Amino acid sequence: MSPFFFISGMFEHIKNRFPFPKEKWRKFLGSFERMEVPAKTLLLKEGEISCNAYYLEKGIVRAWYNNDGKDVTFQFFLENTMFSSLESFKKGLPSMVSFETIEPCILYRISKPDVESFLEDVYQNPELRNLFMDALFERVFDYMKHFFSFIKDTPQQRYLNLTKEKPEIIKRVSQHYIASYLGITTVHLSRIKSKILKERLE
Amino acid sequence: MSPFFFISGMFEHIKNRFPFPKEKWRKFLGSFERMEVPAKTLLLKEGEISCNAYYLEKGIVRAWYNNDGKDVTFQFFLENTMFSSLESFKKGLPSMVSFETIEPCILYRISKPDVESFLEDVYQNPELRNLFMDALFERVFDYMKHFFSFIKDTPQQRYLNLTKEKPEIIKRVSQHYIASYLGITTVHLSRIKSKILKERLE
DNA sequence: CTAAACTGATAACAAATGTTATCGCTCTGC
DNA sequence: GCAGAGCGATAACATTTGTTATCAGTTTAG
Repeated sequence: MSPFFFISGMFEHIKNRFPFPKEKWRKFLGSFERMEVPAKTLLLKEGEISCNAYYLEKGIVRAWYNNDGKDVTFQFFLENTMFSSLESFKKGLPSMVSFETIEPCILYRISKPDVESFLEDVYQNPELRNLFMDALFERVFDYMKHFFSFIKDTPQQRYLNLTKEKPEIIKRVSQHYIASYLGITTVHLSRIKSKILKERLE
Repeated sequence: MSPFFFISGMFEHIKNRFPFPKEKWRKFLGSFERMEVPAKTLLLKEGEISCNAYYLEKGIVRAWYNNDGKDVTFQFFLENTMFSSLESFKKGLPSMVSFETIEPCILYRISKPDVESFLEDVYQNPELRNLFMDALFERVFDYMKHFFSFIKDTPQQRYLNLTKEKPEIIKRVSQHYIASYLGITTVHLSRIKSKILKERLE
């Protein structure tokens, strides 16, 4: 989650809508490096310092951390989103989390200095700045909602929410990643699915 | 959680450190209205639109929402923090959550227009703007960490974390609020406490 | 001061979830 | 095509957590 993660999916939207000087857009877009990588590629390893943010054009990436030897997935990134290890990227600290491709991916990588110089320009433009701030707030709201769902919903409800809100993930991601994302075991997820099936047949 | 919630506790710090024009500080500080209220005062009710942010000088406030008739506390505010129903305050939407005092409180209330005009000035000053942005990111990191703890920790570990990180809350807040904050029942919290006691005696 | 409300502990039982193991099925590398 | 790995379903059993009820100590309203 780089600062750019906050404008996830708004990338083209912003580019088309705002009267940002063309040379600046060209310079910014030119600072991305295209990458094609296979599935299960580790983009950032826990403990490393994140020097890059990524834009995901094609494929799926997951963010995970190690919990007493157990691999806990806490976020998925689908097409047209930006991500990086936000805290590591922003503060230059070792990352607490790892990033790994789930499918073969097409990525665009941008370095921290290039992001920072672009952000300086963003701040100078009140319209862009407000858009960026709004996106940042949206990110906070998202975390709050996701967090609320963990407090108030049962694993079954969380699974149903996920099928509604991000059906792509259910289709394309294997069950053990989804189970750890939901905070349960694969066995329990399997039980939930069969329970839901039975209820629908009745 | 108003935008000012993000500079929680940094209020005096900012005021003393930054060369913000004195008239602007005076105008800003003058726009706060002092309030003294008893315990169990509802400051904002679910469904209302939040027009104010608060600075808490003395006492404890909790944020909670209604989940199928059950009162779920998800955040506590201690002395020297700012809070409001962030999403409602920022977007002018009905609040999903309520705010209530737990102890008798001394509060300072500020209206949305006053906050907004102050923020415009903040954005003009690069130092203040960066400070504000950093605080906003810190808020995101906080939510992430709190969220991680729900995925990876057992209720007992979450309770132990809370005793370490916010011992004031354990001391001053009654058990049913703490239990709902931890995502468990009061009975289970009681069991956890007696289990920890036994382990320490062995 | 007193009755009622509130709080926290505990017990007995019920429901949810985890652990371990087994069994097909599919995919992948060779 | 085949062997082995990976995946998802399921069963049996263990552990955790919730539900309901009771009780004693404390606080609060009148």
